Amino acid sequence: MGDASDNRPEPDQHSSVGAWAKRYYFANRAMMESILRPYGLGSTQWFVLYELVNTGPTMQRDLAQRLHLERATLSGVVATLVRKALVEQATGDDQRQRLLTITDAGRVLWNSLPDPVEITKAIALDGADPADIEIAIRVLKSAAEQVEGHVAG
Amino acid sequence: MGDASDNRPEPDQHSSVGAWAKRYYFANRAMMESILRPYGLGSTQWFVLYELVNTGPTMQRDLAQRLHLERATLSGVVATLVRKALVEQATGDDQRQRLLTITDAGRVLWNSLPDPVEITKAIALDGADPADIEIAIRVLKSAAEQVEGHVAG
DNA sequence: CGATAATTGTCAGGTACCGAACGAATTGGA
DNA sequence: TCCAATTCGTTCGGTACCTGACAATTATCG
Repeated sequence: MGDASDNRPEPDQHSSVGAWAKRYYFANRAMMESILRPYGLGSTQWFVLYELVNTGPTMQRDLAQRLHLERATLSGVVATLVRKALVEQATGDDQRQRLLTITDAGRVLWNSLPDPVEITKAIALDGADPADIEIAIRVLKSAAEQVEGHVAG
Repeated sequence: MGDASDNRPEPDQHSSVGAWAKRYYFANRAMMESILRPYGLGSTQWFVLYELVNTGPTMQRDLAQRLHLERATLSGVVATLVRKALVEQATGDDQRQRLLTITDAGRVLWNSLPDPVEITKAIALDGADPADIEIAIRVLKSAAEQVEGHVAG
């Protein structure tokens, strides 16, 4: 098994908010993907279906904004979903834009799916003080926004 | 430009610790990479050099553990660094293992590099209450470990 | 109206991560 | 001693993210 005696003093970045945010993000994603693997879905693919189910047909550019993805990134995810026949990508009045709609097959699959976000969250935050969670969210939100502002600014 | 009136109630996952951890992680990485791009380095490549500079020659398997990367992932990163002649990958007594050492060229490059972690951290945590940061780290650490524990079972 | 600017999606190329499977080397046990 | 189990690195296939460049379309303004 694992050696539990990992108390060597690690360098600075290994004990920072950034390092733990990264580690939590990957742990989270790994668990979500292990839950979704039997259904042949990736985590971001799941988020796209979630939006289409709960918001209805959506313009691709709006979806990118909602999910905080670049156009190029979403383009690939959507292509995968279309190839699997779970999502339909239609052209509307404005011939540049694409309207995304979940297909019947997509809805059937969706209804058979567990909610990987809820499952993972329940495990992750089990025993955590709600007030601490609030503080953690505040710190992360402010940190993310300050860094994002610097790149765009 | 952007409409600043984005206060529509977003679904649960968009206001969770997980969502903000993800967003902070990517903002962080984007900034680190924009700092390192002029030097032709990626963020994980930088972490490898950091370890080799501050810890000295290291077995590849130990480095993987320290950086929390899978063997397969590190293998690719190391191959890139070797191709750039920044790192040397040598075989030792145990012919299965590889000893990694930074090259002279690697050290020269390293000495010309800014520290992207410090720069980004300074921006991210500017104005944050140190006590809140401690709490955020505690929450993230516990969340990451609980999720990791569940995958490993 | 027509040239120019902005928007939208896609592609190409790059980074970073994973799991599964493989081969070579080493270790351990019968 | 010798074979099975383990370790270590790599390769392969897949996901998710980015930037930069491009074509097509639509909007804007002289």
